[in-house]
Amino acid sequence: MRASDKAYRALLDDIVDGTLAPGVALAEVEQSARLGVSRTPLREALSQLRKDGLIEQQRGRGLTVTQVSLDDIVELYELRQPLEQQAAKLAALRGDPKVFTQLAQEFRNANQLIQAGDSGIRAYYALNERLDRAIEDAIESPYLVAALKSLHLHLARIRRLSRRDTGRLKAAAIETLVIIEAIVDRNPELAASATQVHMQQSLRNSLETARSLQVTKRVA
Amino acid sequence: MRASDKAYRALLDDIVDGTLAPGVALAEVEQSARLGVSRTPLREALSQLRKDGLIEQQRGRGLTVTQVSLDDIVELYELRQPLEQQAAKLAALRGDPKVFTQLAQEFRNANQLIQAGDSGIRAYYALNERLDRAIEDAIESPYLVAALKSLHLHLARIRRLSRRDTGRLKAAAIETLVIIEAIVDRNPELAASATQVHMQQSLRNSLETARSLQVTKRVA
DNA sequence: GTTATACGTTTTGTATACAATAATTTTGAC
DNA sequence: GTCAAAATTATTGTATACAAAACGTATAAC
Repeated sequence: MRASDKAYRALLDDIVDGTLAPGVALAEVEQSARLGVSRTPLREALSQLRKDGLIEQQRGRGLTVTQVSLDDIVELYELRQPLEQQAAKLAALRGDPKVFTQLAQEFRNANQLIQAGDSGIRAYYALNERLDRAIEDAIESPYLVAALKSLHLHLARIRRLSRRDTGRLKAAAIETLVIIEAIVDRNPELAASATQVHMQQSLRNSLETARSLQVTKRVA
Repeated sequence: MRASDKAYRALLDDIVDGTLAPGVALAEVEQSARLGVSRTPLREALSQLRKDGLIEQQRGRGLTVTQVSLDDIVELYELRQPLEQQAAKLAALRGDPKVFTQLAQEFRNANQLIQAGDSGIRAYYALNERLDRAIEDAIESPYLVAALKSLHLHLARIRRLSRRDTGRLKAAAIETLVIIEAIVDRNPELAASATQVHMQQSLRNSLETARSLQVTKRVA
């Protein structure tokens, strides 16, 4: 594996999981020392992360991890809504029903996972990722898939801002199941509507829990 | 201006305008010599372009300019449709009617531009770009804007595959005018529908003219 | 003639040295 | 003490040298 890829992955993980918190400055020598690569591949990694929108040139402080505010949640969903709706539509048109029948079955058992403590929750998140992967495979639309991948990067990051309560997760599982069943039935319109519902509920929950966690609005 | 930015811009322009045709291999020493920068900033530019999806690692031939096929046109519109629809909706919700009233007026006079030969056509394209910019400003949604910018990069590239006939341009101007008027009237639903219409017509035209220009389907 | 392997060549990937720019501190004037 | 300007320091940007990998070719074995 190339050193630049290694650095990119490491930094990406650190940013997504909060090890490198929003606002933290990334000095080149410091990070290259920490990650055990020289400045050249590190810089390549940094320039990628800037394209991803995860770090930005902060006048006076060099590159810093971008902030995530309540406004970001709203703005991210303004992209997420149309993208996921389109993805669901195309998956309903083109997906292999067998694949999604299997996923539907797993989502019907999601409650057990959600109640099974931390490892169960992790398994539930992994299941969601498999669904995302299946949808991406199904739609066969590279431009849309690229946009979705970038979106999911940011979503993973804001997920840390929202309280994970089992009640919401169970409700989300049911909403997701409706989407999957629409895909199995090859019903694009229903898949789109179900996605719309899921988006709306997720956004509402994210905002509420983020607010309760004292996530601030953006500051000028 | 940084050498890496300069290289990025130059390569981007060359790829979008076809100077660097699809399939062309980009060797580092060759390009760094051509652009008058050293390999380090050139590599940074190349890695950005790879993220943009404009070049790709071709097994055996290094980095090459990505192909654009008929399939790409369809796939690009599968992303364009939802993005532009959402953008139109948000612009209708949040745009300054004064700005769009002015643009509407200019689009009403578009026929004169379209008939005025090459420089007129260029002016018409510039007008379209100002509209895109106005919409981006209006929506105030950075994630969506970023996705739109990336989209428009690829659109500019496939535009070269479609014959530019004045008949289609006039029709497109009228379709666009409907969208702008919906924004002025703060009517998001109408803006979305008008966008949908415009997308459908543009796609149809792109495919037809591309086919007539012998643009090939993707090959395995 | 075909395949495999080893050698040479080219090209990419990484480290480091150097240059330029930006930030900070120090010093001096008021 | 405060402000400004200069000098010092740190940090980023670029070039280049070196290492590693990939590619092509030639040669030998079958």
